Amino acid sequence: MTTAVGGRGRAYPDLVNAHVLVVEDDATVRDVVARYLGDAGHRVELAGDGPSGLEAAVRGEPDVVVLDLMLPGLSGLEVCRALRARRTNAAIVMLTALGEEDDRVLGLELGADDYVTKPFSPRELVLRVGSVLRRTAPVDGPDAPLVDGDLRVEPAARRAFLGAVELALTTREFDLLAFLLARPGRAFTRAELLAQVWGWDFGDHSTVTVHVRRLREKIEADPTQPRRIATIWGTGYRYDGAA
Amino acid sequence: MTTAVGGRGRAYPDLVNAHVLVVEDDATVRDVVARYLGDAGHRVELAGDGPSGLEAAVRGEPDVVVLDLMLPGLSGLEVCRALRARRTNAAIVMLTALGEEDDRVLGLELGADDYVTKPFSPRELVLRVGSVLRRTAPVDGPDAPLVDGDLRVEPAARRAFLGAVELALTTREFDLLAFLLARPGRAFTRAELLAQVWGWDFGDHSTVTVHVRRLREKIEADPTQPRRIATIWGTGYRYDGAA
DNA sequence: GGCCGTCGTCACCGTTCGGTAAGGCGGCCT
DNA sequence: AGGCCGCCTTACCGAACGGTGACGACGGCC
Repeated sequence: MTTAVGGRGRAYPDLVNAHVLVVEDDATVRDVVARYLGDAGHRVELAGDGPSGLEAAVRGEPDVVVLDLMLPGLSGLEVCRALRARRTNAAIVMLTALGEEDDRVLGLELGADDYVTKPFSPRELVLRVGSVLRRTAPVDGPDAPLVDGDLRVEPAARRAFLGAVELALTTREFDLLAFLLARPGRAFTRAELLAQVWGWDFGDHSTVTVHVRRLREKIEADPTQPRRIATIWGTGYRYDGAA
Repeated sequence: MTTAVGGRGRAYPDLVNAHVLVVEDDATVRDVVARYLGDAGHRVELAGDGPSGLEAAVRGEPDVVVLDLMLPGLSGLEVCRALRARRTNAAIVMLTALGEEDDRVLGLELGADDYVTKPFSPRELVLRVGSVLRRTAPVDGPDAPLVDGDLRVEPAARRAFLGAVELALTTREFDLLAFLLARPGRAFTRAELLAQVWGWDFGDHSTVTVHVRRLREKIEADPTQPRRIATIWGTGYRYDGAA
């Protein structure tokens, strides 16, 4: 999917800056959704009815279409069917009202990828869009390469590179880096890291500390001034992108 | 399958008309999936339970098996194990429910190539099938010669050459080399190799170690400094091309 | 029936890895 | 400004891992 829109067809590990088309007739809902999606880092396009939504979807080749079911001119289901008939690659997230169960099932059969039931929180919609992007991302599978700036981690090969040189990471270091890099911008406590990376439910938190330090020594230009793995005082660590 | 809309893009290489076997007990899911895969250009075969799925997989030699984990008669994991034990070279995509994390990991170790978490959209599954085909299907036939530098393996003839001289490889050594050489740059655990090359899901990991060692003795200029089959500490092995 | 080749297992050894402990530093709060 | 707590840093040691050589079982072939 995602025939590269515009310039770079980002293989989004970061899952931002996707092109999202919102087709919704209620202007208030539309604007709120647009703002939230925009804040989440996506490029947003808007349409207020079925025909113009379809037109925009075909022309703009968005990554995701957020599609209201009840639309003037052309129902969401019809837009959905039309998009799939044209072999559009965009993922589709439907907005359904309570009690539209039948339409929801029909929508999924017609090729929608997910749905959100009204009334919904904008935040939930953003999450769904992110989830759909992740699931249908062009480079997918359990082993998609993780890239951040000049740092590149290849889970399938179990290799990591900083620029052109390969890093000599130990098993733990590699797993830790891959874990953090796959979830940039999110903070983890040491206990969470022990649980997720080590698979332990108990254990000395300093273990994490030491491993983070060893990692920093290998991936940070200046380990005393870490730019990638940030310390969150009193909490834990967070991977900050090159941004 | 969704051959590149409008020329460029090529979301997928033209891996259409693959033979896909769907093993799933829920008739509704099965039919929807079948229709989508069919629309995507694949030849679809269906099975509703474990035993008949296994039978169909062995008889029909599909390119991809889409395998539900929860099956009547024989679980997806057991089917997976049986397929690998028979050295089937079909790719396997598991359908797992949320919360079946353990089974998923086990499945990947047993030789599954990818998984999709329920609930999933049919479109997503089609993407995964395409992705798996791209990753696993050798561009040429399964019997195409495998070449890396001055090393040449001919699966059809079951012969291997280093430069001009033919190597005297045993059956296991040949299978192991052919397997790795067909998937250069990808890391495998010993368990995965046991599953994929030996067709076991138990057994001593040192078996792999020893065979790798024997192989190295025949294909590496200096077995103590292997350049082709790299050791990944704490993990397994990886074939590194001459590049 | 004997011989040879292959394969799986095992024990040994050198190396690497990873968790822990201890001391010093620096930020945070009062 | 001072004290305290949390983080960084270093060193160390036990455990785990992979490489190596050897052995014995099995099966095919002469």
